[in-house]
Amino acid sequence: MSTAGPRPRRATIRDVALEAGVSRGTVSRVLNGEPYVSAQAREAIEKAVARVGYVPNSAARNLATRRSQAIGFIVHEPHELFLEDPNIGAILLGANRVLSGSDHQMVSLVIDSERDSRRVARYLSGGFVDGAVVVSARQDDTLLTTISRLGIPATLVGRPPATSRVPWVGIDNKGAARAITEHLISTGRRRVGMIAAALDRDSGSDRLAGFREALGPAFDRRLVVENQLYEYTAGRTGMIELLEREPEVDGVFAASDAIAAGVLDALRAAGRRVPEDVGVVGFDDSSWALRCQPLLTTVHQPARLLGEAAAASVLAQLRGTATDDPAGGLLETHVVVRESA
Amino acid sequence: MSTAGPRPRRATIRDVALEAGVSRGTVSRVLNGEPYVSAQAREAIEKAVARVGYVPNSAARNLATRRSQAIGFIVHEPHELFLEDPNIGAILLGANRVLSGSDHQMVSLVIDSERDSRRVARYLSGGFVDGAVVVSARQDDTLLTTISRLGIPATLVGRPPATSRVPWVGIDNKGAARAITEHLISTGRRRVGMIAAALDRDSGSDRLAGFREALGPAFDRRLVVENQLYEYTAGRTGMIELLEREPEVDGVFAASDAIAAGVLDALRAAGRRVPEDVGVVGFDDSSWALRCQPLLTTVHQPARLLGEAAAASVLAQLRGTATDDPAGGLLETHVVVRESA
DNA sequence: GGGGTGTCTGTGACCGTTCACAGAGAGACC
DNA sequence: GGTCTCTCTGTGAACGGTCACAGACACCCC
Repeated sequence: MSTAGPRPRRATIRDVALEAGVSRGTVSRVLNGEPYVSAQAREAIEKAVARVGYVPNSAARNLATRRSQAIGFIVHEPHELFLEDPNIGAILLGANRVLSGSDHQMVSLVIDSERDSRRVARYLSGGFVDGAVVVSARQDDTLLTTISRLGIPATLVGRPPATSRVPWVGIDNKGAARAITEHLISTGRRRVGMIAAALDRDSGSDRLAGFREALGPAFDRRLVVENQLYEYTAGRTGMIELLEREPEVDGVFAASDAIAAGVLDALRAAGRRVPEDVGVVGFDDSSWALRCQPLLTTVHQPARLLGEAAAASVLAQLRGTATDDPAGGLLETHVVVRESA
Repeated sequence: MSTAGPRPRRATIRDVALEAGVSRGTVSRVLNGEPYVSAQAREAIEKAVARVGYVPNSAARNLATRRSQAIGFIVHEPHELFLEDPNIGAILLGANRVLSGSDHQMVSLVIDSERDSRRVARYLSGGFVDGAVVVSARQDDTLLTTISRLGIPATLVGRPPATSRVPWVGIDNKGAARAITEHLISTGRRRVGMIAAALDRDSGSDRLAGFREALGPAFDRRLVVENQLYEYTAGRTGMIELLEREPEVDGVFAASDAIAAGVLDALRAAGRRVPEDVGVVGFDDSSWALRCQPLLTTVHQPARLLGEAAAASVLAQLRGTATDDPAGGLLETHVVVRESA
């Protein structure tokens, strides 16, 4: 039985005041870095804080200020993908970095079912978070309407539906997809296909649009295999399907690196050499790209920066210093040429 | 400027009491499921809660009860690995499941530097968490002494140093390593090596010990390549090193699936066929195992269950219902035979 | 000297819960 | 009918901060 005895009572702001010979109010002012405190009082309080080992009680502060000092990090993906997709992880780390730097706690909320969706909505309306970063919202997401109804400061990662006025950060998926496809074509490929995914989201549909634009009249709908998710197995089965539809295919644009990894394995199993027989390009430049054999040519997406930008945007909204430009955060991408095309 | 106007005041316990025609105390009792409330009052209150849309204010509750309703999930690994290692992710999901089921918020704390270590220690002593799940603590971790000094209920994932009295859950790494090595030998391998890792942790050193035990007198220290971390690149470079030391090697035990994936790629690059020329086995049965070509023979480790068991153990300590058996949670593993050996 | 302005400090009320205590009523038992 | 127990309810005082307000003091200017 290690029921940890009666924990020692922690020092409060009153103890500090007593120790420093001032009032609670003055201590509070020092703690919050407010002006109008004499240097003498400030010094005495700082010493007292150290002496009594004072640590602020966040519950009390949150109660008094009616804030939670927490920001929700909402991911609308299956739990499994949350782990498998290094992109989401990188966005999370970036956001966490900015938030912990400004004394906010990040709370991750994964939506994987209708039930989760309600749970998160309740969480948001319960005032447990002061704001939210939303990753990979669907085009028709009810979450977005919930958020704007509650008036919770939020920033999306990825472009929201045109009707929405929620701020967002993102990349130019269409332009980047066009660029990488053009690179693929420039290596002399004639029959180019695509393993697409997540067409219900801006990233998925924009990447397909960019692919289509790059090919122009040569575009052939038959050579596009569609999938639900950006995942390895989708790449594997998708490539098998594509080879069946068009055995002559000599170039493939995979909508993500994870998909590309699956494509490479399927091609190897089918006895095709990469890049000699078939050129393959991906999207993300995540850790998958360097795990592949051959190393993957792909689009570099600054996932960590996206997370940082999104978090910074939420904080700016909280402080009321947000600019009015919702797309202020369109970050740069570039093609990274390695071995696979 | 979307500074979100004055948010509507949320309903409090007083509003519910007024609406139901009872006192605050009675409402509080119903909310906390206490006995000694008449069926009539209970019903009236439940209806009132729904009518006014009441959601409890956790800050106020935490202040009054002097609890935080939060459990720390402490990972002592580099940020990068936190993402790359599907095992940690699975443990996290398991823990999160149990915790959110009992109304606790999970707070992830990643320790990646000395500075982080201090930050986490401050966080723990600040009363921000009621308990902690600690993953992959090092044998000499100062965190463990901090925790036992503060008397915070905690449970480790993985066996702690013998001197520690902290409860833990884990698997029999040594026995499992011996079993998978024996399987490898049973496929007729003569020169068997190991790519080891994380020898400063129980999991790493126990897996090496099990390997050694299985080989008996045939054990050859030269055929063990040591690494810092359980990661893909360690497998790749480690295998290259092993082939240099012993070109005749025909069996490899990789200390994790991620390492095994690196081993497979290095072998492919060296022109060796798996399993014909070399048999390869891993450890974890994580998502890596199914991504490999050929599919990996490995030890199934119930990572998700470990997370659940650890979280449950912390909750039991909080409720004071913990059993006194610190190793009550030794979970089962088994060998999964696929294609690589 | 009177009035204004700017700096600094203390006090009481409040944030929304829980908890201990007191007390009301009902029934059981002698 | 008195006492005892059991069930149920209301009340006031915390919990540990923040915030608005009032007031003290110093200084400057007319």
